Amino acid sequence: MNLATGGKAVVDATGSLNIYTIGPSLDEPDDPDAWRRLVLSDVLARHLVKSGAQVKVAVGLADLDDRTLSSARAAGLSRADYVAGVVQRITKRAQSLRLLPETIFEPASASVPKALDICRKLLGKGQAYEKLRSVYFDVRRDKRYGNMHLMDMDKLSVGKTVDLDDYVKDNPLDFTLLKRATLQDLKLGDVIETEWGNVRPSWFVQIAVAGLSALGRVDVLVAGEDHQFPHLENLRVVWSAAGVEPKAWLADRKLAREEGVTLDLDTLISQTGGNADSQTGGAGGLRLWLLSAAYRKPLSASTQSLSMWARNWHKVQETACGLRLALGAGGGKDVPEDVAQAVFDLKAGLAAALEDDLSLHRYWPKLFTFVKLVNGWLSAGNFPGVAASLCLQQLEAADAVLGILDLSQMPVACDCLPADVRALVEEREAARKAKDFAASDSLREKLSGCGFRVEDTAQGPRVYSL
RNA sequence: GGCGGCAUAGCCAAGUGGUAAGGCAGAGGUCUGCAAAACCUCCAUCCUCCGGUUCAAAUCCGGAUGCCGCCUCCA
Repeated sequence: MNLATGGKAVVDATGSLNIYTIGPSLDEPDDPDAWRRLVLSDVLARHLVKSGAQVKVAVGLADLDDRTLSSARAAGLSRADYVAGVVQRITKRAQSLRLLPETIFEPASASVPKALDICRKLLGKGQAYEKLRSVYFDVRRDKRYGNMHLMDMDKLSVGKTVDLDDYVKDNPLDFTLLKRATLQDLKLGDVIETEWGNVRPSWFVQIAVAGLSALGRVDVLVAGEDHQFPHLENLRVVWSAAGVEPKAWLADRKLAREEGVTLDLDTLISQTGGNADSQTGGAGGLRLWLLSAAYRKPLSASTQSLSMWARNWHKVQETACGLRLALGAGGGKDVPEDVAQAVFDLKAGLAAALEDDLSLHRYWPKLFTFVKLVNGWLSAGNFPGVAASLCLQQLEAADAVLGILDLSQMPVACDCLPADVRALVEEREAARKAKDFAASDSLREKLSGCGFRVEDTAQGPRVYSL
């Protein structure tokens, strides 16, 4: 795993590990860049869980910042109401993107006293100062500030684009811990009364403190490209005041946006969403796409790229469906050697990719090779049930980490169908055999009315519930 | 202006010294009532450009060009 400080960090997966991710800004809860890193950290968490670690995952939400406040005001809601709505939306999204259900979404507003404690501590140590009713951190009082290899502090071009006279900081690099509230904040009650006046905690303090509240200790921080400087340094400083020192910092890149492509998540879901009948299939496709490229490289959001991954998702899903239906097949007790080899390669490929800096992009070719082999065997017929079972098992084991398959969209085995539906399917097969295609098509319609979709394959009809 | 990153086919993309993975799109074929798939074959003598190091470079070094992020509030 890569450390933002330069090299690789080896994370010990035998103990307990807390993973903390910077969540989307509450004025833009659907930000695909944020969801890319949430899905990445989810894969990391699932992988560590599988390796035997005790993992806690939390996502920090800054709900006291200017962006949230102005969004709430634009929506005509109180801050609390607005935040409650957005957090609910984020939780729902997390569910649809299959983040681990135990993922904690922690709003900063729940930890205001803790924020104030940390500020008092920093002031007490002389690392922070108050000026005109705001509290700032003095970066010159932290020897390590700027050591994260993110930025050469001596070469920063400070004040290049901003008039320094606008600030009351002692040093333009100093960052805000507590910001004095505006008159409007005061009117709307969006302030915290303190010994320094009416303030709001800065984004850094909010994110830092939400992490502490949710996890107690942060071991791995997952941030975005644009958080690298100064945000990571600032978080480090605040956490360090609370005695917390993350072991690894990782930052993913942003999307490479193409003009004219809508990056609204719901649109993306429908674009990566498999067939039109599928109501929920798109989330898996979206998740696959979000994981498709190396996290330290930009993710292409072009239409072509999106449809490519939609097809890829479909392919994997279809193979899982095919395997599921082949489970019942006979064909001996032994798994053919080439099948065992393919299963082994798939397993080894995933392990290698995950161990080496979560490089899932190197796993996909292995997965596609596997899918192609399996499809070949399936369409050749007489694929032994034990072999199908082994393949499906491995595919599902991989999916425990990847979370891309849609198990609710699996075909239903004939003997599991309701009797009336089963009768319709059989009737349709008979019609097809008799080449009565008008009857066959109308039965397809009828089945769709009952909530089932039929696909014909060489091995017989495949029935999906809608 | 400074710092950092990236540049591989129509598109996405792997590949850090030994002669270009994989996918999408495209072409041809098999299968096919429809629909949806699947399978087989083909598709970069070359990795932005110019120099250099080396027996050997997409890979290392120098330079050029282009794109992206940060250097400032929000945070």
